[in-house]
Amino acid sequence: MGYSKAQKTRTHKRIVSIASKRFREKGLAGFGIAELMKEAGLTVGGFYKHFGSRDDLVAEAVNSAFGGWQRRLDVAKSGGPSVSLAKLIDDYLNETHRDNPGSGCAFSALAPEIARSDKRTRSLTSEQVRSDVQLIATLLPGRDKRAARSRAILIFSALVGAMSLARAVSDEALSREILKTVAELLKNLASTQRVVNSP
Amino acid sequence: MGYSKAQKTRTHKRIVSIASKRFREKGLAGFGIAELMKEAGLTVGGFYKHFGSRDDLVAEAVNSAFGGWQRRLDVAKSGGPSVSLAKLIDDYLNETHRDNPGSGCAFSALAPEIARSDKRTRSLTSEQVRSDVQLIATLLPGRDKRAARSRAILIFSALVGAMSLARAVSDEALSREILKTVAELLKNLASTQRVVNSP
DNA sequence: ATTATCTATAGATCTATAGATAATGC
DNA sequence: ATTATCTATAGATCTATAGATAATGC
Repeated sequence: MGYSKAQKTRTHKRIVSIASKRFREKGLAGFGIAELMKEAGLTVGGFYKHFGSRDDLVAEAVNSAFGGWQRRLDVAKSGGPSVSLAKLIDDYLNETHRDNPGSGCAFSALAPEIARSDKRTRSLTSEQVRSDVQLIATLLPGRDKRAARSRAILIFSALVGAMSLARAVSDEALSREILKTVAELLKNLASTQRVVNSP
Repeated sequence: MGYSKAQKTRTHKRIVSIASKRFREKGLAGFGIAELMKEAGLTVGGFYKHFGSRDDLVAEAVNSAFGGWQRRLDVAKSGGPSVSLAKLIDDYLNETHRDNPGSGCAFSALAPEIARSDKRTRSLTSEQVRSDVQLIATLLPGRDKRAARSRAILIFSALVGAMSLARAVSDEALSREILKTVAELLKNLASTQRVVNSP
């Protein structure tokens, strides 16, 4: 095993990458440092040369999870507006994403635990929410930017809530119904100029 | 201290009530049995005469949390349809609820952790989701029951997602924006016959 | 006789640190 | 000289159980 700076950087990234995945799968309290380091092929003692504390790892790993999902959004975006928002919704609200939280969206996997985390983690979360809302807003039709932002916030909330619920229920049919229903209604919402008819 | 059956029932309920609140505040792994029993004025040894395991407590306490919120929904419902759905939305998406998860909705406080819990907890969750969707559907206008159910699922998802996100971000203005925006759009959605204009 | 509760503790964690080792990098 | 990693461990948890005590309830 090597000890160069380049090697340390690689090791650091490997630890964060594994933690990022496992946190989404098992929760922020789902495993210990020894277990994590073992999966990275290391031992527990080396951990604190990479991170000041476990909370430091949480902040970095959650942020890394945001980044991974962000890249997927950016890919979806490259298809052009309107069409790609429908694609983004389908890319989010499906059974593959539901059954693989480790490679999925960190909000639907961790939002309530992030809410109980330290300031740094929640600051990074604020930035990511802003960025995701912004991205969805640009994919919405219509010239009214404020209205687009509002709708983007609704769509983002519904995506996160639907995935959280679809994972929490044990009834497979109900879980699928949640995913399909919300995907369909959001796609309608995304493709129209106004949110609702006035009464 | 007494040892009668009536006393044991009271003690049992007290433990569940405290756990139900603290789980929503601190997460399902947020405290130990010793700490819980101490808050109930008891010691750790007595716990296992009430529950077979910690997971048994989780199932019972999460279900109790559902019950508490259900009662609040039923109260909101007593105002009559349409008006009361707007009231329900405002009752959910506000800063008091955001800042007091211990007495609030168990889904927005715990959904991802419930997803990682045992079968029993998730079965109870399925029932509760069904019941909440049903309740929201009855408050929606229109004769088409299937359309009402679909919209109810969207509204429920958006409520849970918006609260989860509003709690996760550290930026107070962004948090408020999420709550207000989603509340407003959902109330529009709830008061109209059709979800969207056709293009 | 049964049992709700208590004290005490076994055994398994978990975070963090100390000190040794072996490599890098000046 | 510095440091990335290792082994080992301190000290604080945590779940669950054993056995004693004191009350209920037949």
